[in-house]
Order: sequence, then C-alpha cells, then structure tokens
Amino acid sequence: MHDSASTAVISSDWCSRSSLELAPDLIGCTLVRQWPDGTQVRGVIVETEAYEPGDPACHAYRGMTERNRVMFGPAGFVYVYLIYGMYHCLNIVSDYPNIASAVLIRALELETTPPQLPSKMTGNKNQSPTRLAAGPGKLCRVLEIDRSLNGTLLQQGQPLWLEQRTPAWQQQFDQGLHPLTQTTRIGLTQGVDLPWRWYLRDSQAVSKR
DNA sequence: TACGGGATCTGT
DNA sequence: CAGATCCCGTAA
Repeated sequence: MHDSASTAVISSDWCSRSSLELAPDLIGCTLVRQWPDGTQVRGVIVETEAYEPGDPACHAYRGMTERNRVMFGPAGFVYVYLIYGMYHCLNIVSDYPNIASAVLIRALELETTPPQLPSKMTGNKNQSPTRLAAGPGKLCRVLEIDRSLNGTLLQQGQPLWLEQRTPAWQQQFDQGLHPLTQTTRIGLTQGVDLPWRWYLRDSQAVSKR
C-alpha cells in the first residue's frame, strides 16, 4: 500500500530514551485514537509530564507491581491506570526495558476540521470543544481510553498511535511560535519540586496555567 | 484481609 | 472546596 502519511507514524525506537527528553519532544505530535469501526479522533499533544526511575512520584518508584508492569517493558507501549476511582490516565512508556519511566499525556488540542464533532464527543455537555481534552482524565474520557488499552503497542492499526510533528508545525516551532514552558508537575504529593512538566504557552487546551 | 490515599474533575 | 468512587500498595 502506498501511504505517504505512514512515514509520520512514531516508532518504538523514537520513544526509547529518557522521559525527560521524550516529554518535551512529544509536544506538537499527534495522538490518534481509532475504533474498530474505523472512526478516528486525533489531537495534538500540548501538555506532558515525565516520570523517571528514582522519582518518588513515579508509580514504579517502589519496584514492579501488577499495575505498573508495562512501565518496566520496552518503550512505545501505553500505560493506562485508573485514578480516583473514576478517571484514567494515559502514559507513553519511554526508555529501555527494566528502566521504568513514562510520559503522562496531560492535554490535547482536538482536531476539529469539520465544525461538528464526532458523536464520541457530543455526549459531553456544555464543554467548549477546545477544553474537551484539557486534562489527563478528560482526554481519556473523550477518547474512551481505559485499562483495557493498558499494554497496547502504539502502532498504526492499533487503538492508539502517535504521529510526528508536521513539517509546517516544526517550522513554526523553530521560528519561536509555539513557545514551550517548563514547570513543576501537577497534583502530586511527592517530587513536587521537579520541573518535569511541559506545555505550549499559548494553547487554550492546557489543563492549568 | 483491612485500610487509607491517589499523576482528577465538577459543581457549589 | 468537598464529594464522587474504585483500586492499589502497604501493613497486619
């Protein structure tokens, strides 16, 4: 099949490095959710956080458990967990096997080329479309990401995959448009001073500012 | 087996 | 700023 767009799909190898490098590089990339019927919802990543070995806020800090097992595997898989009994969080596993690290995807700018949203999103009442995926729990809700996707490989044809920044976006980024901000992470009780959160300063979809 | 708290979000 | 709501990790 000749598909020039497939060259933009991000490989596991590209994720096989420190979450501290991967997290800022994921900003501007596109997360694609595809359902079995072929329906797609796409969004540009505008906010991420890194979680590292030796980081007390990292779920893998105290070693491997049933929940965090996928973080200890190879990069390019997704780690999805339930938080506060009702929300899910999506992580991209980074680094090499046995080095448990990941990047939390905190917010997306949803692609809404046609003015009307897919039916997947219309169930959300009174939400401004630009805020529908503004937060780690919200983006999982709108993309219907739950623990059934835990351990899934990010790859075209799977429920989730990643695509590289478009050349046009990268060019604007290099020109200083899309300024990137680095700050401390959100909602933590440990590791609160580590500046491992990145977001697009001007994006209306960032969870908090 | 029991218990306390969590990488959140919403409505008051 | 409290409540929803479930699972996980730790201790017993």
